[in-house]
Amino acid sequence: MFTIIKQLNQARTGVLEINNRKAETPFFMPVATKAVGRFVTSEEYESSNTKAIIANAFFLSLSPSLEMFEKTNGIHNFMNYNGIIFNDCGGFQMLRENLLKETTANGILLKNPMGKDVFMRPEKIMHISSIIKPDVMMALDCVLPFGKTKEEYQEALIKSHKWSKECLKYKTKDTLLFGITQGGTFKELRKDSAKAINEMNFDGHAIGGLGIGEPSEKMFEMIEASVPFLDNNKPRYLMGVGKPDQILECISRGVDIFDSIYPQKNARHGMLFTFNGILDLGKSNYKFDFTPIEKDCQCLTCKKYTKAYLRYLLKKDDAVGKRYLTIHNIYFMQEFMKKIRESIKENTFEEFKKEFLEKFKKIKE
RNA sequence: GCCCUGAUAGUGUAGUUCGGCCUAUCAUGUGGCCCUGUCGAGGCCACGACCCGGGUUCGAAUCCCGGUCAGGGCG
Repeated sequence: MFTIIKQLNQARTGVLEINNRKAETPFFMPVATKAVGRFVTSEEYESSNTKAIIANAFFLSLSPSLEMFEKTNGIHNFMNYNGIIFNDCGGFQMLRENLLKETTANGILLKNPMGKDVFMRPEKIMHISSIIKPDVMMALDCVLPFGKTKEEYQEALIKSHKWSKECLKYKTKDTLLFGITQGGTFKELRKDSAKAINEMNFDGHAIGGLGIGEPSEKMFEMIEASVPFLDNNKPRYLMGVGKPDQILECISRGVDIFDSIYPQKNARHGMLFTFNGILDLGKSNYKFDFTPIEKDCQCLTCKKYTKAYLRYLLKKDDAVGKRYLTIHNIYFMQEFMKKIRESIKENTFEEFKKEFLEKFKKIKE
């Protein structure tokens, strides 16, 4: 299931294998909340070397119904994507003020933008999971925004741990179940949570509730407070983090898996990632720049289109432009992760990290 | 030559009827900041204009006169 191939200090590279699907770690998962990436197809995910994506149980359960997953025997066939599919539990939607109605001891009441409110509780999300049949299901957690008091995080932890334990009761054979640690921005709570979740014997461990507005340094501290208590032989997943510089820092602190909408959302808004820095395609000096976003990039976008054309599409606010820009950033992320894995294998991770961080700032010209 | 119509940021415009709520609207543009387990094809900030001259008035983008320019009509 999870095999570590090589470890350099805390950074490691390995393989996550489930249901005959494989992904080398560390890997980055683009998001496909509703069984589709915004503006990109399953095929484009596959052709950009994306070996894993993450969907969302809450949104998938809404409308029209779960029947389509029953009829196709699961999400892979339904969306015709054959990589690993994670399924998020809906806990993160607690952060959306317009979705959260209330939290009780037993679960979360979420507003359904299209109908009746939905009460997300462990048994329910596990039932949804048994129909969607992802490769990895995330246990239900209780997420609070950044900036709450220690007491509030503590209280949320009790719920998180209770719900996590309950999810384990409904675990199915073909789906791995990952538990999510919480604890806000308090080291002691992070440690308590990591210990508690680790003891429950999940297939993998996630660190949640980060990347929601706290300073990067705080995030790193929280990871350092959690990782020592999470079984070294199980995959560690930092939920929601997608800034390349943060990913590097977190890998060197022992994280294996990431997901985020960040590269996709930024792409749509004209911020393109390259190995020389972040390029802001909205700037007027690209108006007549008939070269690709990144010279040696092998993505569909860079092979076929120029900055001038893509900028034009961006300014037109055209969906086709958003699609091509998204494809580039996804491809970049996969290349980035590949280089990281290679550098760990070749003992050059620290050098790669240093060199990358020096270059990875906004391109000014 | 005469008559009519119009002139507001780089661009396109709102406001002009009936002067004051205009330190002038909106969009776009340009520049900056932001986006982290996606309800949302996004958010915030800055820059930037009343064609020129005179008059009436407490007060003019707005009314009057002259000029310039543009479009249309008549010779």
